Amino acid sequence: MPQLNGGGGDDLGANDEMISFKDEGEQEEKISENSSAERDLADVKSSLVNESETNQNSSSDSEAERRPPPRSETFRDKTRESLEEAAKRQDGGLFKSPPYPGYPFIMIPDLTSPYLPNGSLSPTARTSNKVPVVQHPHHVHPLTPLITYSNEHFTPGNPPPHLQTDVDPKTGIPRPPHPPDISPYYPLSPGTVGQIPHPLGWLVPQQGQPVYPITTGGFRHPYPTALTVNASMSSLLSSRFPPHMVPPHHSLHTTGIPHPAIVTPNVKQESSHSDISSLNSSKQSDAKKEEEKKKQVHIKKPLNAFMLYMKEMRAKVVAECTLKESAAINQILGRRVSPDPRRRLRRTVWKPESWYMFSWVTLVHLLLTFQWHALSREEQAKYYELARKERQLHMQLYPGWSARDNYGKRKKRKREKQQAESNEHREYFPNPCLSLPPITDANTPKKCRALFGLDQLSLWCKPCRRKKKCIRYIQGEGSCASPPSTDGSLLDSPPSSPSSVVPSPSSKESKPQTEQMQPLSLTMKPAHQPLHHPHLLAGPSLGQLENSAAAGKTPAASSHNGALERADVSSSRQPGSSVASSMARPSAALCHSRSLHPSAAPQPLSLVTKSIE
DNA sequence: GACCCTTTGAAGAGA
DNA sequence: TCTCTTCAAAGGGTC
Repeated sequence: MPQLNGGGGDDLGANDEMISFKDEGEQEEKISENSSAERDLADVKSSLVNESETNQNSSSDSEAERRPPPRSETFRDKTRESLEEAAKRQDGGLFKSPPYPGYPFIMIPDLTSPYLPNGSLSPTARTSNKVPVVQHPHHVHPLTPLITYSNEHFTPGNPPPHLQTDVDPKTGIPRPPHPPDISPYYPLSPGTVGQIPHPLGWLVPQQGQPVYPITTGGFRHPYPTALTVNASMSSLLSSRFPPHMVPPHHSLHTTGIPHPAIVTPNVKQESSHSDISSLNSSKQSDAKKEEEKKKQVHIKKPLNAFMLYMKEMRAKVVAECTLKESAAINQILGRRVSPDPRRRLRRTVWKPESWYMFSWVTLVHLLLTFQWHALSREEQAKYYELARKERQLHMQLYPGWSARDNYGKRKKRKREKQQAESNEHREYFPNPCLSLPPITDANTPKKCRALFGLDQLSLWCKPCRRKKKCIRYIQGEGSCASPPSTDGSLLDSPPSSPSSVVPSPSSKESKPQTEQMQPLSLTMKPAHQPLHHPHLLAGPSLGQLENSAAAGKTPAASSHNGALERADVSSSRQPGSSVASSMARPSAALCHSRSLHPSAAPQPLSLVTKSIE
């Protein structure tokens, strides 16, 4: 494992205390060894669903009665302990701090750094670039002293008014507040602004208002339900289905009532404003349009628990930082800390675009605060219950509807199939160069055009599609081509884990690439103003990467590629910065030399997406 | 403008 | 029964 010299005091920041943010793969390695814990988690989750199914109309009190004795630990606790154990095995005791759920290795920055917005640097403090921040979860909240750290994206010292600090009594970890009766983040159409009904208004028949108004938009219509929900539930439902459209819960209509899930290709979630404007048009034309729309009606799938959670929390995450990319936000919200290996193997493939830049404080805070898997049992149960009700209502409204009806309405992702095929090939023709696609025939390299033909253009590597030099052909010539980024090509598969270079004592066998460390990682953002603080980064096994590179273990270390040059533009030739690059993109560091630009120093204070391409 | 990314969960299809 | 695939939301990014 990482050649972390915890007390060496070398120029790589050996004094730095690292937190081992285990990636899924290694977590799963641990998990596989502790299958009982995994099963326990799975049982907990399934029991949540079961509870939701069985307790559909029960009050919270009765739920509490039927619920098994309170578990001594929440998901967060289990996650943390799981990661902690994995880290112990992995680092052989080098790591003194238990890991946090999330991501491979986070270097604790020197909070006194002058490069930090709130840093007040003392000269002596510089000798130790990082301070141990993460403590045992049972102790003081590790972020407590750091929470005042702020940057342009994250201002924990000034929690937004919507997010009150709610400290988990068990872990001392701030928890997001329970959904308010009215979430300020639920999208309100312009026409509905200022018309926010009482959150429980839908439970009470509203006089003078059509119970099932039919708007021209064809959705945002009443969502009949006989189910009882609490205030949080009602707020969630209201988010999806405006309260004034949610009928009294004793009024169950099952026929002919449009559902919010109904979407026509041309109109989406129209507001009441559009309703008003539609009144200006003639009735006849409206009738014709509606008929046309009915023909194009698209009944969407009901949202599952996680989708409901995401829908609610996304806005809060956005409020916490300036990150707006849904992909990144979704990672924060949903990345598994203790994933089911089978699920992750087939679906979690980290793209190079996933290397978002986070300040580590921001990342840790967001993970601890918003991660789905860090929710307590009760909190998750709430969303499972809501999702169950959604499905129930959906079934009542559209008895004949099948999820299959929507198949094919989105373009099928051929890339996944290509990826799978590529992986199969890789087993037979492993490519030594990072995660390059398989050399289908190493002895007779062919360009994509010759290999796949014009009719299979989608299988071509990206350079070929752009009429540039074929990377596969380059491979055939024996060089290690630069990865052309995504599109089912080179970097789609997670890069090699550092453990593949320096085998971990606990790693008994090579793991598939998808199980290797390639998480959401802390890296740096190129900035005009140099920020020579190498320890604001997080990433995998920096010392390991550095050592392997120094030992000449890096394959194809001399090959350059523009993508990596751009990706590493945040690096400098300073050891720390090059480390940063390695940490940020371990696989790249393993296979490619760094193009270092002294003028392009990292700026770790923003969340951006790196486009490798 | 279509599609991708990214997440979990539900559901359908096929082996 | 198990595995795989697709689709739900979301908005910036890519082509």
